[in-house]
Amino acid sequence: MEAVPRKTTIREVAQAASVGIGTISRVLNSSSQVSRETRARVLEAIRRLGFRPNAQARRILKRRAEMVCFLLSNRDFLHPFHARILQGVESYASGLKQHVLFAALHYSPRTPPDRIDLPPVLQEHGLIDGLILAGTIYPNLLRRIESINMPFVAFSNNVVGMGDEEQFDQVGFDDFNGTLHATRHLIGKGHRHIVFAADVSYPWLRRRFEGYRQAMRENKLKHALITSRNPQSFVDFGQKSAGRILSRQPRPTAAVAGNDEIAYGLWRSLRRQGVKVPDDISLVGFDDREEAVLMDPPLSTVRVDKEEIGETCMKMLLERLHHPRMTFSQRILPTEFVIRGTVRQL
Amino acid sequence: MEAVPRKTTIREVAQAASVGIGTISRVLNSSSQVSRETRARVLEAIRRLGFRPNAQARRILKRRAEMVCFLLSNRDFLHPFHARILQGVESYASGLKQHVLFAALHYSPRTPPDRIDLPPVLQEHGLIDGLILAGTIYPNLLRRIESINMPFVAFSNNVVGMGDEEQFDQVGFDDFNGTLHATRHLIGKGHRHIVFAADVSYPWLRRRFEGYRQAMRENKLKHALITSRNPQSFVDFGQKSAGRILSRQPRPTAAVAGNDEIAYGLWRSLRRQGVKVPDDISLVGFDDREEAVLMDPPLSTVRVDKEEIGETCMKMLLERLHHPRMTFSQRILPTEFVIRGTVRQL
DNA sequence: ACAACCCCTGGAACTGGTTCCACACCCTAA
DNA sequence: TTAGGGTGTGGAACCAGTTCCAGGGGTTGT
Repeated sequence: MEAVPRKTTIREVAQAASVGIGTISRVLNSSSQVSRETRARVLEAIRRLGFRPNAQARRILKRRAEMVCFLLSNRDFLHPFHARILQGVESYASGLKQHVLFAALHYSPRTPPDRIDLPPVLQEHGLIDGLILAGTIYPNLLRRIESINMPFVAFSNNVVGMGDEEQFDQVGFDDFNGTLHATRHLIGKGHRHIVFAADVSYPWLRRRFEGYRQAMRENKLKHALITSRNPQSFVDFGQKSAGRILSRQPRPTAAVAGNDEIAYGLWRSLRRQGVKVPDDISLVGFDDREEAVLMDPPLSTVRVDKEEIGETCMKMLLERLHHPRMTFSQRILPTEFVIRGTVRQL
Repeated sequence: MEAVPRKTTIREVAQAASVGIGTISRVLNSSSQVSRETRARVLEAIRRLGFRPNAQARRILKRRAEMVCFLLSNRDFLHPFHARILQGVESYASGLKQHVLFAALHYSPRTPPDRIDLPPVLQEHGLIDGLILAGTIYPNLLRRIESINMPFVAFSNNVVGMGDEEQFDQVGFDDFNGTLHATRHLIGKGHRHIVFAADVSYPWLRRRFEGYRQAMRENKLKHALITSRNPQSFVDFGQKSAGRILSRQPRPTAAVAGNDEIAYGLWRSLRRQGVKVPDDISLVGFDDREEAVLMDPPLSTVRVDKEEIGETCMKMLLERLHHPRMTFSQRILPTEFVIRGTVRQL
């Protein structure tokens, strides 16, 4: 590897400005104790030499990397949903001169904590100050992260198999109230036979189901859960659910899908069978993905502000870094029901 | 800010293992010259003390950050397309123990280079070794990057307004041959009246148009370019183009869309007007976005391997870092036409 | 006139690794 | 027996910043 050309150092700048090295450092950190003329002379020398301070050297003394890692686990692709969270993290971070590292991790839920092979960033130390966990999070991963004493905040909606006694910083959004409001909206439009389609073995879909059930119960309506066997994907799950919905007696007038992908699969399969949305059956989704507006008619769904999730994660992580002993906190961000074109007044 | 607890250092490990600090360093860097017993003693001490070397300290000596930045410019959101490129970069990088920083930048094409406000990562020095540029790239940005002597590789498909004399490392995919093959496929299926829909003021769409035109010319067919006024988005562009296509005499039997979003807009608008794809009109797209398979019927399109682009960018950047004086290189990755359901045999 | 104080400033010491030189030690060959 | 070579090891010097302490010089108070 060729030698990297040496860059200007603080000592050269000190020489050029005829001051001591301490003074340069004081100017750089804008600590007050520098006279106006000296500061001007130093700044001029910095400009003339094109000096840019070496970040590593500062970090080693400050014991702060000013960098956090966004760790996406068990996703074979950076979905728009998580991509937006990442952008929320980055935009908030860069405003505070913090940097964001992106890393991916694949592990099995059953791999014991000490066997989980962490990405290179987490093997060294001093590289990052903290971690934002996104993607599917199983207890073993948390154990592993805790074992290296790395402060972290988790995006909690995709946390799986965690007991209530688990304590860590987390940010999530309100699954329960999301479907609660969506379902109330349907009921308000005169719907009585409403089904819910999702695989409720996922904790977050289970919470959405509970929100739906709550709305049904408070209106003394019967709830019905639609599932399907061996789906290839959420879209496929939706497609396979369509038949099951149509075969119910009496035929439901509306369906609440566990997420937008299921809603999409449902919509597509219904349309193929000549069932019109929303004329024959109303449909609502959850997540407000990019594709929701592209559907025809555009999907009424529960909006989640993904940038805000990212921003909140970053904010919480910084608080944790400033106050390591602070008690753990949990933030649930509100959701919003977005009315588009897939719900009909009965 | 609370003090960060001091971590174990190499000197403490040396003490614990009763060896010199140099030996610890040699063990860490697995440079051969250490006897088996000493190495074992050192490793044991490392394990016992839970020692993890400080990354910053090494970097300062090595003059290598082992970190690159993926800079996304002028995108208000990390699109799946670029998200995949990022993942390609990350997966290749992490295999080589390199880290990837994510940063976003917004600038106007007309902002003079010295006025472009670079993200924090690029203001310090020593933080990253190089840069991967994605998003829309105007000459002024390149000028700015060059002014801070930061090695970079650009994802070149979205480069705008660059003269041929511009020299820099770039990775892109083959717009021209992509549509050339797609159009040939249509012609092979018996189509003669084929239109191309896109705003060719974008250089990459212009190249795709040229590919289409080449295929038409070599078959002595007349080409036709469809554009639309003041589109809100590519999807909208497609929607607005549908009418213009249908009003042509004779009516085209196939359309090549500049990208999948235009294809989607076209498809949606055609379907609303009762024109069936592919029965009444065949359609091909470009990019193979996630949504392409979700369309009904799934869209035949030109596939671009986004992960491979990311991987190649990273590979090329590392070469540049190893050989700073190497002449600039340009890689054009091949595309592949994916046959799905939107092309009909005439 | 001298002490007390504040404002600036210089530079040694430090951070936690890597590098390199000196040297101890052992083995082999002359 | 001694020179020569290779292997293994210790630790000083170094990297490029920050921190902190010691002082210089001016101003004010007595």
